[in-house]
Amino acid sequence: MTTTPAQTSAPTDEVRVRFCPSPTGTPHVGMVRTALFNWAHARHHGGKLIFRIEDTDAARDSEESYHQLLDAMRWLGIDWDEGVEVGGPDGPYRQSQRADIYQGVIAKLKDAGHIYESYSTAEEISARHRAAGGDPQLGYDGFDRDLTDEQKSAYRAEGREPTWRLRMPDTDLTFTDLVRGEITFKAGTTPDFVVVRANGQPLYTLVNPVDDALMRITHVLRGEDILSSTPRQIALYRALIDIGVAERVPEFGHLPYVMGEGNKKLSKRDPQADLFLYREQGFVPEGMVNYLSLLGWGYSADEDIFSRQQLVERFTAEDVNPNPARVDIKKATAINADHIRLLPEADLSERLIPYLQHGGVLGETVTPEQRALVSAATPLVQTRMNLLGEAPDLMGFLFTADEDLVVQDDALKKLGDDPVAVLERAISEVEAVPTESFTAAPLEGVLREAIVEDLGIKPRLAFGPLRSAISGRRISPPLFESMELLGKPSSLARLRALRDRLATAR
RNA sequence: GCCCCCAUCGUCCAGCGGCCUAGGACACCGGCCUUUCACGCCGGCGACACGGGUUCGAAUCCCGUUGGGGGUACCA
Repeated sequence: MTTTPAQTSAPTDEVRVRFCPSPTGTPHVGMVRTALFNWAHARHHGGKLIFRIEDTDAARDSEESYHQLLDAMRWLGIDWDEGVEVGGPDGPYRQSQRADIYQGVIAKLKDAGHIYESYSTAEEISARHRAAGGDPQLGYDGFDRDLTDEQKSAYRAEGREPTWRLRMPDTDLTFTDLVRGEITFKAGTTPDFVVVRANGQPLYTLVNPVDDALMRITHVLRGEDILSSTPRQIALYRALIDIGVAERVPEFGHLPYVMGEGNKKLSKRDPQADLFLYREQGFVPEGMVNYLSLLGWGYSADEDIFSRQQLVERFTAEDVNPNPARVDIKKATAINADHIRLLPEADLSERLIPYLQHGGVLGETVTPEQRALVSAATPLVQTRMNLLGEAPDLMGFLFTADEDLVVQDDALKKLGDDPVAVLERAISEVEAVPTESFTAAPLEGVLREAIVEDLGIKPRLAFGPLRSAISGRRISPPLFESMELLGKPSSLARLRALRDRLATAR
């Protein structure tokens, strides 16, 4: 067959990678890591990322899952050049819409004799192995490879419809894996496999390489779980090259597993696998991208906090480590915390708002005053949180009406010998501070002098009762800054409230 | 069973024949700073699975053992 080079034909040295998930369930971190590495590889080499959806399994695929996939990619900033939503020269990009394309390829494969009809049932195959004294579990034995027309007619007369199998070459199959080096599968260890069901529908085994070929994919970076199906794909590629559908066999790179605790692969049910759970808890995409990159790859010998841009600058598939990686929530959280600290204040305070709303600290509509308070409080909490979801707990007291402030039991303990006296003194000092200079530094100066110097109480005990009164907590953002944000009337009201409560209890 | 992959601190990553008395990060344990908590800083604990080769020299190369994992579908 003669192929007319398409106008859109890409330069032969262009790197073209793809991400091709099945839309089943919620996005899984292992899958997202695969998307990320493909993206980083494409961007590093100035190539293209193609985003295709493998929805050939109507029973398991869902539209909801498809939208979650888009959401996940966008959240993490993994953009694609061709594919669903954006289109491209090789569409459509959902396999459910490509049936005609596959039928055309199947016809050519049949004509060229690369695939043949097979009537053997699983039972018949194992029966033959048993009869030959072999393990009945053994795979397909090539029984139908050279069926005569008479034999085929006889099967059809029984009402049997054939599957179609690819004729595997009787040679070793070797390829150089981008992450693992040279890998050889011995001749005869991969049986002829089914590419078309008896009902005429193509299987993943056919459709995946066909689309990669048609989309001119140059590098296939995918999970280690399909490493063993690579020889089948290479054999199919050769057949596709022969019939003019493929230009070449792409390079393969098999990324290590992402594991949970112990030696279990992260299962879909595992909460650690659910990308959106990380987002709900307050992971920022920068932190997530950073952490995910560390699952099988390293930025440098002594740094592991980096930006998306830095990832792109350094990432190559060849540097990916072949051994499985385990998800470590603590490390992920620590990395996220670093990225939160790296955020400009204004950016962070904007990101905090949805979490404050979710935590009930802010309502559905946020007033300009509330927004201003969030901004002002942001520097107080930036080094104190690991996850954005901690914001309501950390900042809630600033948004609570004085009369609604709950002083936690914990905050009532270890307040020193005479917290009431401390509070009394603090109240009179604070009353004397003019409203216009009600800011952290003067407040600290005045209170320190009165309580620490004058009353001779150690700072630790001197400010404990005030902290409890102001924040309701034993642990809180810095005291004087908090008082400044609350303002004079509110600060005084809270100090008085705790004084009264403790005095009554005495 | 057969085929394939993997093997450095508890975990992740660095190391790709001499720079290694093995480096960084998280976690953990001390300490400093300090109005609490964090941040930051200083220090500590802690690994080349085992056995053979090759080499002047091996965490690095080869073989084997052991231990993990995956595949062996008319799923993807």
